[in-house]
Amino acid sequence: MSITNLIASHNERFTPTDRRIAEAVLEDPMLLTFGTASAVAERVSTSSPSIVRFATKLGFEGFSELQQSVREEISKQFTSPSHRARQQDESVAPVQLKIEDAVHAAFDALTPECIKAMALPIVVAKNVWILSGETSMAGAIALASGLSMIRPNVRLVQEHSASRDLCGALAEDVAVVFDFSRYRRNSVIAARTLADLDVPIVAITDGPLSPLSSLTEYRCELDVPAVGPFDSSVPAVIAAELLVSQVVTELGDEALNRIDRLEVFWQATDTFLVTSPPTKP
Amino acid sequence: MSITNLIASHNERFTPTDRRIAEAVLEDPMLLTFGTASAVAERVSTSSPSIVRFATKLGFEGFSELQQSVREEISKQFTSPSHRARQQDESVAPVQLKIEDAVHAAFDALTPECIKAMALPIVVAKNVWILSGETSMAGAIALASGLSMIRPNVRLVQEHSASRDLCGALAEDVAVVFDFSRYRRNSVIAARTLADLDVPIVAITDGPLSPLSSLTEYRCELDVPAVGPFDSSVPAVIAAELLVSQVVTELGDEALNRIDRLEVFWQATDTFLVTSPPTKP
DNA sequence: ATAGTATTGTACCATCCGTTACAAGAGTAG
DNA sequence: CTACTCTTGTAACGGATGGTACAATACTAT
Repeated sequence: MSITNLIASHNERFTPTDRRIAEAVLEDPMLLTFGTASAVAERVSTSSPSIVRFATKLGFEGFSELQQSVREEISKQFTSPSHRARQQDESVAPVQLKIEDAVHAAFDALTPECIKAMALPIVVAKNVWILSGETSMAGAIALASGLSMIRPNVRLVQEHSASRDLCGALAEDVAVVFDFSRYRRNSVIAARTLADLDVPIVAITDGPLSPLSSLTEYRCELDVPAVGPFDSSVPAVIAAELLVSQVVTELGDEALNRIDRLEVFWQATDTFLVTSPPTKP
Repeated sequence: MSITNLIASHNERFTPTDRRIAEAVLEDPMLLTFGTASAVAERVSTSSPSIVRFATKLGFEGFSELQQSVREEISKQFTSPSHRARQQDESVAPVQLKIEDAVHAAFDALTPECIKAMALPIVVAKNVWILSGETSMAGAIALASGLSMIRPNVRLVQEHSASRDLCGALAEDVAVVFDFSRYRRNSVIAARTLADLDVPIVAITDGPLSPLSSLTEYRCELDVPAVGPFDSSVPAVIAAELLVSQVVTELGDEALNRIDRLEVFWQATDTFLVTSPPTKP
């Protein structure tokens, strides 16, 4: 059993110090492999006995035995051919390259100006309506989730209730539409209808040929790579997150206050499990 | 200069014992890396001072310094580039770099073995229940969307109806849980309850310290970068998409048939706007 | 408020390590 | 054979390490 799994299986019996030790050890495995117990202790600002106790809690006789276990683990990885294979084997990763390329391309397309332009109508809108096709649903969710934390009146429009929801949309609002390549009829028609009603449209889509592109100048054009038989929604998610980030910047205190109030609710309703202490020094 | 080269360049000034030491050290590098001077001495049937002299002859101050040199050599090979980048780049890196780093790190973590291991219970499961926290919702959506196209009985569990949905979960099913850093109480407790009911758990989370990690060995550990005030869901989405891709591979024709039937429905209901020519060869 | 528990740090000890000083031995030239 | 050098092992030392006992502290529940 690897040291990582071992830590995972014991992490519920950890004291706060144990947790700090675990974090440090996982972050820098060499510390445990080569260092002394005192060195680990100093790294996490605690005493060596705590390190020893940590080791015993993991089922070892003491620190030495834990260290030996880690060393054996490393030894095996080092003598086995799989490590060397992983080291220099860039061939079995076409998907990785495609996605990383797409991510890079997305940032090329999402220039600060582009993001600012798209953020503008969202900042001033009374209501934000978010529409999405299938492959870009993850992006829509990311946007809806992020935006609704920093401003009111953000609605993710579900397909089955689109008309009911959207019939209230006005020119002071904004509609953010995600859709790619095989454009979903519903999304596009809804967007077109909204545009006809003078509702500003922000389009996250895939090129000038998209039916969404003709509806608005607030848009970005992304390439979507294929992962297996389906299209990746990673670029859409990135666009959504950058957009949220920009809107936060422009809303300023208004957004921050809302986050604060949200935090109060989270605390009051005990939404989160453990508020682990921030690891920043 | 590597230790091998160092030995080669000094091999003319070696005494017979030095030569034996050199042979042993080259044959089993771990001996020098982890062992003590006495251990090396015993291995070559000599005394520890000879080991020290060997080290000094190589230009080091003593055995300790030689060993440290070897350890540093190993450390460099072992620390992944993304990890190293993170190590020395704790400043306010631009969002692009942070996300690109995170994407790279995600692929480091999501090894083929890891993906295969996580896909396995999903392939054989009767029902797939997908749970998620807030920041990882986009990943959950991506998974739910992708999986439901290639196999039946995939349900995204909404928070307000979690208990109602999950009370039907059985040991033949699988629960895929997304959650990160500030773990949502609901998700974690639901996952724990399912685990107690012997429902296999697949966890997409952020490290061995996650409360989800102790529930299952089918899991991956991702780093989530911050974008503005919130955490990015890009790594979670990548994990979801790779997972879908792997399940497609393992289901084989079963998945492809379902995609075909889905396509028939799409055609019949005129779901898409322009039937652009399919890009599949 | 208080008793009890859990957690963490301090002080100390036995051990082992690397190093060094020194002596014993091997080989060699005269 | 002798004197010299080179090589190697033994013995001892200073230092640092991991481990343990114990006390102080924080926290919890009654």
